[in-house]
Amino acid sequence: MEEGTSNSPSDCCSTERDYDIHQWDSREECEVRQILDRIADKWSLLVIALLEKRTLRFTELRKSIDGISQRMLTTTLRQLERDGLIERTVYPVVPPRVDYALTELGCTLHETIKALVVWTETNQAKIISARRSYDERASEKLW
Amino acid sequence: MEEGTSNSPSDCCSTERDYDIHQWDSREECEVRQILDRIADKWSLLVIALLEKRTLRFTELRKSIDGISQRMLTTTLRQLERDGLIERTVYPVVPPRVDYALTELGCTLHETIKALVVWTETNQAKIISARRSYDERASEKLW
DNA sequence: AGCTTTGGTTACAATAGGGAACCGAGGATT
DNA sequence: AATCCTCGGTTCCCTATTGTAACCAAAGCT
Repeated sequence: MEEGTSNSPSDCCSTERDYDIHQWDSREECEVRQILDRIADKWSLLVIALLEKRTLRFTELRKSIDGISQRMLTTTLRQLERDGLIERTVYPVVPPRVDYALTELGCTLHETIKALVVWTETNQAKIISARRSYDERASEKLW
Repeated sequence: MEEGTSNSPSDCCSTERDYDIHQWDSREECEVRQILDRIADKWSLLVIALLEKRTLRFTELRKSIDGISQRMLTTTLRQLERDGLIERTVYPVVPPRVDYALTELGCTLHETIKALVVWTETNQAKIISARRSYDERASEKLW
């Protein structure tokens, strides 16, 4: 028996468009969840953001995303290709040359990713100070 | 010696705002990368999206996000709290009651997250068909 | 007295990710 | 002509993150 689950809604947000929340219920059935999982991967985000500028080769991507391993870059690129977000072009030359470019679908996704990155850049100071004060409060309580 | 890295830029995208890409170079130094990593976590996204509707209790969140473990929900909520995106309110009653709500900062983030979710819902059919054709092509080549 | 409920924590198993070495094909170097 | 180099991977192995399950406290209900 639930004693009052209908609490005061957070009043700083306006619920403009009512996109389905209960859709995320089932892990296997919900395709939106699956696709979000892929997009919400840190490497995918970076790759898409980089490819918006121009077509890049494998090694160019690897240099631009410091910290990514060759294996993870390969995996990420394959997944993005499978999802139709990027296009892989192989030139049968030696040494091999492989170009990666955003597809049209990938470009539309990039628009929203860009918003995310811009948000992060805009609000990073707030987040950093929030972390600092949280850590301070935590260490006070510990005492 | 690079033989022509200045390729034809992907012409389906317009480079409106020139947000820095080389910032992502160094893993430790770049705070934007760190913050993006947190946001681009699948559980965080879902929690923020759910909390936009209204304040929720721990168990309500757990029920809404099918597949999340109690441990991961706790971890995710703590991280979001530390980043100043959600607010945790404990009522000293028995059984315990803990409410989670988006902060104002969290609400601004939600705007862009919503765009991402809407994009996913809009384009899921395209992605699913892209995956299907990719898998078909892959199995052909395997033969 | 014992079971239930909420919101966790802890210990342990599974899985995903990172590091480094290797590979293949041909062109350049010695 | 044997070796080295480049690019774009793949493979193996080990660590780090995630998931699973069990446990906990504290009061209420039966």
